[in-house]
Amino acid sequence: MRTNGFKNTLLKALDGDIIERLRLQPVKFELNHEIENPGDPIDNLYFLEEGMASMTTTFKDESQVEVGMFGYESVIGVSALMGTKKSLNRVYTQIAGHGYSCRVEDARREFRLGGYFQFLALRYVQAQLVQAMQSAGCNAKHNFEQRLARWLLLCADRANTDTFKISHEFLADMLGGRRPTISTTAGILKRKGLIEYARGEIRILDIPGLTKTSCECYLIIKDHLDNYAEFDTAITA
Amino acid sequence: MRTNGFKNTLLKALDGDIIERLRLQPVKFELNHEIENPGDPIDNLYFLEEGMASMTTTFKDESQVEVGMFGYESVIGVSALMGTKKSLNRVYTQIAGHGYSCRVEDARREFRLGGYFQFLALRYVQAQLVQAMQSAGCNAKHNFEQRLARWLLLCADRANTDTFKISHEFLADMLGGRRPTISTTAGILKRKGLIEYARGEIRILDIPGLTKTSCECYLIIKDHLDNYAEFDTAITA
DNA sequence: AAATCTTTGTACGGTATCTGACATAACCCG
DNA sequence: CGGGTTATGTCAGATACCGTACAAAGATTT
Repeated sequence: MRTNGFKNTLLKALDGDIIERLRLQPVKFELNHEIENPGDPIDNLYFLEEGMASMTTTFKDESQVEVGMFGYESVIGVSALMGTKKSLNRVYTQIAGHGYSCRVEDARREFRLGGYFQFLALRYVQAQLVQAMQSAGCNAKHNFEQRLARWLLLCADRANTDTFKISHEFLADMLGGRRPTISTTAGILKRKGLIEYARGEIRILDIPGLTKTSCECYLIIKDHLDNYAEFDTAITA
Repeated sequence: MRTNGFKNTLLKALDGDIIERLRLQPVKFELNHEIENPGDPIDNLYFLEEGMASMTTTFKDESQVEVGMFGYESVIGVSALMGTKKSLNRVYTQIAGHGYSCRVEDARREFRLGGYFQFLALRYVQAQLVQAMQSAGCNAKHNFEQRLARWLLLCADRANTDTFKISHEFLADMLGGRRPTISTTAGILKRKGLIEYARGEIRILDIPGLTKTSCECYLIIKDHLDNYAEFDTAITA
């Protein structure tokens, strides 16, 4: 296993010459930093190394719901490689962190070469598609306890930590529910000893327990986000 | 506007030499024909010309929910171009029709050329992603009346008809609800004069009315599925 | 230390949807 | 024509979640 020091799933898998051509710039992501906003031109791709960002869709009544989560496995703005010029959804930092930016022209040039970068970028888009589809089904069929457990686990995985700062208010937005509903649901998970929290600081205590409480959607999404860069799940050239 | 006789959005936009290289075969799709099944290798792509197919995700309790809809704009199996070898979800015909099949090797070869076929295929994947994300949000926030209206409109658009055969039982599966709930909700739309139906035969009577009853998600998804092949929304090379 | 803001707990009536059951009517088949 | 199947209508009790409101406690500012 070759290693080049990157934590980002995609960057980690790339050779030095490709990395060089991408002309990456280190970036810090503050809490609540808006990475993309609907209508804005996409000028940069971002490869997260640490932290977590959410993509949300905003409805006419101002309410929003999460439709995608980004962590160390992510490439934010890949849709620019799919022929999209302008951002369609809001993307913003939920857990501060850092990563790398890449000019979209550099990424497009590398993508057009049709090599390993293209291969991985497409695999990642596919993983994002699975995430969105599974979420669509999940949101239609599973209750808040299952979905909250799923969200907390995915978040912990993406951010690679068992403790993070998210208020019930934010969680309600992510899951498309009301704050009091989240408070009661989180209270249930707390009483079961699966998590603990206070004033926005959440700690996951029992991952296997939470996984059992959550629906199958967690493992399906996790599997795709964790393994999209693996050879055995892919067409080996 | 050049025209080559195809009704499929993607095929319609391709030049004769590309069409030739894809070595298309005409295919008929019977009602309830299983086009893909989870775990099956993807051997062919399918370009629908008429009819409608649904992609569903099946949960552990055997229930299923629709996560994608395919009509004359569709390429079924594009994920094979994204590096996926095996089908992840069930895809089956809801409205009988016909189209063209294409061996996956031929499609991959053409895709690797990096020309207009690749461009359109990627644009279509992006449209599918938008559909899945918007559905995820919609399923979390909107009620059955809105979502049923959305589904009926999208279905009518995909299949290019205002009359089609779908039972309440099937609709319940698509939307992730129960059959009696659909019956009451459909009854409301009927009493409002927006649709009429009997024993699985549904007819849409008032598209603007249904659109108003539905949520904004309908037009967002429709817009992307209708226009992914347009130049102005894309990066023009 | 007081005032203010943020976060969480909780309660309560209202609504949407579930669950399961039963009835009816249309259609299909022999 | 009669019996079985499929599609729909409907109902009633249970549950999940909404919508709103208010209180309490920790954090932050003055």
